[in-house]
Amino acid sequence: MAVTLKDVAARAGVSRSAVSRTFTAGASVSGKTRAKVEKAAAELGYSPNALASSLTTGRTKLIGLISNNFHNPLFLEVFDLFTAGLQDRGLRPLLVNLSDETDPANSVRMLRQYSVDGVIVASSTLPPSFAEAFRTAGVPVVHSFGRSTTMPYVHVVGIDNIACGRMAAETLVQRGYTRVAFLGGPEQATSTQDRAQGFLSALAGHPDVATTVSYANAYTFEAGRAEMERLLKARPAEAYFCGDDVLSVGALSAVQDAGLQVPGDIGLIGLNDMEIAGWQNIDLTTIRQPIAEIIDASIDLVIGTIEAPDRHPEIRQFPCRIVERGTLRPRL
Amino acid sequence: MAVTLKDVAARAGVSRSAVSRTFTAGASVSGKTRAKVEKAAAELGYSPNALASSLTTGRTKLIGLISNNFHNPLFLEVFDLFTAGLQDRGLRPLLVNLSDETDPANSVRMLRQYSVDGVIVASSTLPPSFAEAFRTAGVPVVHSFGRSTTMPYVHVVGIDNIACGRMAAETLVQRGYTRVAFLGGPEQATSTQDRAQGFLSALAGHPDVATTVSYANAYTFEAGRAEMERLLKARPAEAYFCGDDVLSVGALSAVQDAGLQVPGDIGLIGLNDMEIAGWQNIDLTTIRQPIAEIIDASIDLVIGTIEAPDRHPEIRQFPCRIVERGTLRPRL
DNA sequence: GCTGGCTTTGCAACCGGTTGCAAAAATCAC
DNA sequence: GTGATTTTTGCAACCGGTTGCAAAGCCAGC
Repeated sequence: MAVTLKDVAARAGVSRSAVSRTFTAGASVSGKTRAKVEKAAAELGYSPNALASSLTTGRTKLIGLISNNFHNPLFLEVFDLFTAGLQDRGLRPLLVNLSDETDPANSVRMLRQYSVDGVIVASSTLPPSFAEAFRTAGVPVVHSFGRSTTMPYVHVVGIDNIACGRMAAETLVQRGYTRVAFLGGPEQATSTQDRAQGFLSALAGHPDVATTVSYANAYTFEAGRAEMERLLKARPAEAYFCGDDVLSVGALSAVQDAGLQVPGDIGLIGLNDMEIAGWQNIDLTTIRQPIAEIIDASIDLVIGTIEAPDRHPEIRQFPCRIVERGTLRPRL
Repeated sequence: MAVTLKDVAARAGVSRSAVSRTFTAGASVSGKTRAKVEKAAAELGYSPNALASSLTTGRTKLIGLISNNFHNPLFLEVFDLFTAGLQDRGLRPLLVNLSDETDPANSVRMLRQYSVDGVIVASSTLPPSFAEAFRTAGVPVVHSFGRSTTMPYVHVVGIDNIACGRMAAETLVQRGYTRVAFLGGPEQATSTQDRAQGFLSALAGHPDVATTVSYANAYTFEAGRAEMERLLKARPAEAYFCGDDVLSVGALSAVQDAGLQVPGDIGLIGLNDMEIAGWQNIDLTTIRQPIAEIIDASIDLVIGTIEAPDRHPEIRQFPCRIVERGTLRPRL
């Protein structure tokens, strides 16, 4: 069925090596044989078997792309950018859905069976140890949207969650809110912890501003809505910094259903700037994560590590900025 | 670095074949050697190289998953289900992002280089010819969310768009609307054409109901909003059947911004039932596509075709149902 | 025409597995 | 214990490529 190197060689009247060489960049072939081979290849519709060649070259150009965020609309954008970015660089994403599984061992084994050249872990909720299991197994790995630790064992690309928390706090203070709150995602998620820490530390400098903290039990619409419904039963804060945009929209929905005005009665600020945050009937003020830059850097880093496996683990953090929309009252 | 068959064989004191056989189901190995091999493999941390074995077996267990819908939130659910479903069956998705590219030739070549066992084209906007190029190249293929033609050349799994159009029309009539409209996606998309056809043909039986048709220029929020803004300038219809949910939310946003009530002044019904359609601050009445069933059937079909390549092309259409929410007035 | 240096070419071994075949070992019936 | 039968095992060839090496071909210079 499939046409192989040997077929082309036979048809072109040259050796198999000659054919192989015409298809590998920088190999020594004369113009004459190259022409013969290319002609034969075209006639036969030959294209080299990437997997077979990977056996000897040790490179598959396959990159494992692992995620457990298949319910956050931001991740549709993330997959778009990752797949497009990898393709542009001649790499292919092998997608791994980790929705249930959390033990890295299985993923490591599976991706090694497929000899991926590298792995990108795209998740803000997986623990650092997940990506580290790949490093330990000798597979180049980058953790995107991960938490930065002081002594990283793997590359981490993302945002400075502490700084984001601080930025949110300062924004709320600037807007004149005096009773503010952090409405986080699951308390055990590392990103949540960092955001809370930044938020609270910035507010420590404003003793006149009352601060409360609570947590939704997942980064979902329903969890955000449920937590906000609960909060509204007592005396709510004037403004909330929510763990992410999806949570924010859930909270927004609860506030609106309670007959309160946003931002008149209650202000909200999210984090991520997913596409639908800009839809006019959502119109969420939020902190933008520069996902294109994060993804670009992640890809560059995984490629760099494939080429230089001993490369030192690196942390790359990208600055975030406020995207002003309609859920926070304007600056005083 | 990597531990191979040979290493395990040496350590276990058996031949390479013995090792190979212990790892292939249904091969003939005695309990004694199997034990020796498994012990050695465990000690060495061996796991077989799937790509190397694919060379002789002709199976990679790789499935190309091609899509151009990286901006429709429904597709996050689609990717989730596809990747999980493929994984459950021991297959791995090789994701191809077709956002710009539309010539199938490149995709065909690329996926053949990686010797994928089969291909799933997940798109409601790609033409049938796209999937057909794979069939012609001898690669098992299924077109999910595709249009069903009378004489299919490839497997197609999806919904009956004509029936959906009809269902939308009948629902609007039942609710007592007398001036209804179809607000489609791009006119050249085959799914749009079918939905329009079903909608109009059902209304042909109701001469008392006035019908109009218009098209947004993409399946996006902005396009839906822009088109609805345009429609609102003249005398709008009482209810709209929108091409899909994203379009619907765009239209909804325009209606609300014009100070009109939904469903009091204008009714809306979408198609897809993406997750966020159920969010209370969107609360879109829509026609549900049973995507889990579609995806399950697609995977089964591609596996079936891998096992029996000459299998006759098949059409599988799944019934849709109305999901009642808040954008259509209740039945009279 | 001969020599020397550089380029091109084919051979053959190898990458990490699988598998048909025949020999060896184990099992069974008597 | 013997012979027949079945199971297990290793050899060697193969899957579709790549690559080190040495032989062959080419060209220039004298």
